[in-house]
Amino acid sequence: MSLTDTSKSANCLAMSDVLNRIGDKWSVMVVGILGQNGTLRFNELKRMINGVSQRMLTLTLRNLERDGLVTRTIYPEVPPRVEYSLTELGKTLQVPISGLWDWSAEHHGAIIDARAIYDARENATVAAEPRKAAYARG
Amino acid sequence: MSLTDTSKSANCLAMSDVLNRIGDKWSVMVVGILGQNGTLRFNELKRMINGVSQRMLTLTLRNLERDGLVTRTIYPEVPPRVEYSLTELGKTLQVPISGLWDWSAEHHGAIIDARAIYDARENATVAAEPRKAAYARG
DNA sequence: CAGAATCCGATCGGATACTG
DNA sequence: CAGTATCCGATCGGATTCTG
Repeated sequence: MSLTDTSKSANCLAMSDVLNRIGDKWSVMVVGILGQNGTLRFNELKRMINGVSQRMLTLTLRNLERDGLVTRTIYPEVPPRVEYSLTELGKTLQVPISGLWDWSAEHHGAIIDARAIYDARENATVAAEPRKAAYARG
Repeated sequence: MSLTDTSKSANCLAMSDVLNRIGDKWSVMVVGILGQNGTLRFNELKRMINGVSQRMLTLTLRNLERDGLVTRTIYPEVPPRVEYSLTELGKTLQVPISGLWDWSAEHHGAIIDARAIYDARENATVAAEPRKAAYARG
């Protein structure tokens, strides 16, 4: 099944459900990082994922576990040790995620540039024609 | 540059920025749909993307335009006609998005199944050991 | 260490009404 | 048709505190 399949646009209701998880920033991060490193502990993940709070990492991992993408292994030691890794399903997801990741690395600069140009034009327009900003942030 | 590149994990700050746009459900939808259909008008997009509100579609399109991924062409007619299509940059993004899309179509069922199993186990545990739900939704 | 629980401001996003 | 503007409830998500 490819994107040219016209049934896909009708089927985008199902896609929508998947995107609610996949389309989440932290989920993509976790799958990407786990895909690279194999198995990691909670705080290892936390350190590797820039800016994630403990709360969000916990929630993200629970959701990924629930969706069958990540396994959670608890070692009954003290201090506790919990290890996370991708399931087989998660590994298949890691492929398209990796594609997205590579795209980001390659084209991030272009996006930054485009934003600068857009904003410059925007400001110029506003200066010439001082109306209220359209749908301003929010 | 591939995912095995260790500089990537350090570089995930930049990735994070891109994911703020890409990792958005509606953005992925719009790029996917425009990638399939070439050029579409506002209300055509709205009809094809299930569940999007007018407001969110407008905001999504503005952000994609700002990031240089989508072009917006206004035809000064009455009634107004505005057409959207992918830029060259947007077309390159359409490739990984398509990968994600295909993955969703293929594995959505597996995720649904995993959720059912997880929830069943969850409920059983709660029934046997009636404690407060952990981090319940939110 | 790996969370859980709670508080609470910030943002999201749908519904609605209006316009060129 | 293709938006814009505003209201406002719902959700997100960081900060903080507490625990086995």
